[in-house]
Amino acid sequence: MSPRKSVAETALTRARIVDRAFALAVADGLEAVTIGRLAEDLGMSKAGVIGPFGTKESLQLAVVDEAVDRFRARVTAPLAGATPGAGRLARAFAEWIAYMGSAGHGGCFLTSVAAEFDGRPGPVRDRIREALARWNAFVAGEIAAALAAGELPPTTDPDQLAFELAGTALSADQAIQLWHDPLAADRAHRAVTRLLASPPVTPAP
Amino acid sequence: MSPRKSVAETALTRARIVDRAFALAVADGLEAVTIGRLAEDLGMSKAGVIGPFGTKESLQLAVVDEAVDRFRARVTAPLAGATPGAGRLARAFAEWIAYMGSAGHGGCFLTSVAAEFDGRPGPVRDRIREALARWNAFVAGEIAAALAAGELPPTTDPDQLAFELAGTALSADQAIQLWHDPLAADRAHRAVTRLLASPPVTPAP
DNA sequence: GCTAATAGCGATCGATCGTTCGCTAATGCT
DNA sequence: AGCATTAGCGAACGATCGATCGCTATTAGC
Repeated sequence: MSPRKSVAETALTRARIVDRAFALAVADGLEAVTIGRLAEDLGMSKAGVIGPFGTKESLQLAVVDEAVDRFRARVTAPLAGATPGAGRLARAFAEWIAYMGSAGHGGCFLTSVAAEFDGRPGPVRDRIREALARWNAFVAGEIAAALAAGELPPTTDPDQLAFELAGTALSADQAIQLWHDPLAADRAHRAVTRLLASPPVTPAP
Repeated sequence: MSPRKSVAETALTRARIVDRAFALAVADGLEAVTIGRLAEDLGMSKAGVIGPFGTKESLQLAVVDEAVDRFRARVTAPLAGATPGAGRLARAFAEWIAYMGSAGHGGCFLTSVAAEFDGRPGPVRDRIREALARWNAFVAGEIAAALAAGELPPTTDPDQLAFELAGTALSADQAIQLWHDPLAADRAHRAVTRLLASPPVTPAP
């Protein structure tokens, strides 16, 4: 139908495939994304789908990278200019929670796929772990900045605060994906606000 | 090899299959449990594996039921005699968190399989939703009892408290499954204690 | 306008999926 | 002891999985 479209067009085809694969993965999980199903959905042959990637695992990695890019574009990037600390951390979680509820996304894709692959060693799981580790490092950095700026009491336990903030997001994710709870975002927002206003303290030694 | 073992023996074979399927599902997810793999692991033929169930979906339902039974035996049943309220609720979460960390269980199987099936309509998803709904109802009941007994301040927002308690468990689950964090159980315990000691209040109208 | 390069198709591969058959062989009942 | 019952085997089924071929048809470069 459309052979030899120049290098730019090649990249466009790749993007088209990744985009569709991402949508399918959001709905049914990354492992449920099949070459044949993608080919049918895109009106292509299976060879045309797998061609630009060579391997299904490589396609899966591309989908994970796409998810990371979208997360960053929506959550992290808009806050690049703000000063680190409690304010930026609260805004980051607000963006994340809003992103979970946006159309087509039943919850956070990276969270779901992390649960899906945590028992299957390989490059895909490693890539997901790296992405989540970067997010955790960001949160830890913001907490440290907030402590240094005196926005959090000096008795704050940073790791415990990060643990409970993560739980808030995970609870919102489950409420959205499993129960379609329209109040989930509001509840998560209140929990984050409360956690930053009176964070957990280090236990007495 | 061992035909005609009486009805009791038939049930035993069924239990053997479910037990193995449960172990495989805990490790790799429910969808990764395959008839051929089960047959190989158990030293049986594929027909012998699927025979007692008739259908793979029926086998999946049996695995979900098994998970529910184990959860109940480990978490809910031991507290049947205790009086409802904050104390029993705290103990229930303590049991749950301990169960997550027990050998062979990377986290809570029902939580994982809920995330795995939340986008796939069908009897399996329905069964999981029912189980989680029962747990949520239990938590709500305990919170109501605690409120009635004056163990929680009257300003407590019950749904918000349940939301944040759930988040605590989910965070522990992720910390255990994805990061193998040995401190996860301790962090979750501290979070639960703190939530019950100073629960979120209903927002000013 | 001719030629070299290549994106994507159509066909096919072996493996594995869930499921369905007889059939065998061991058992419970009379 | 003989018979009816049945748990489980071995083999096969159609479908689909990911992957690998030539081959075609279009385009870029000269």
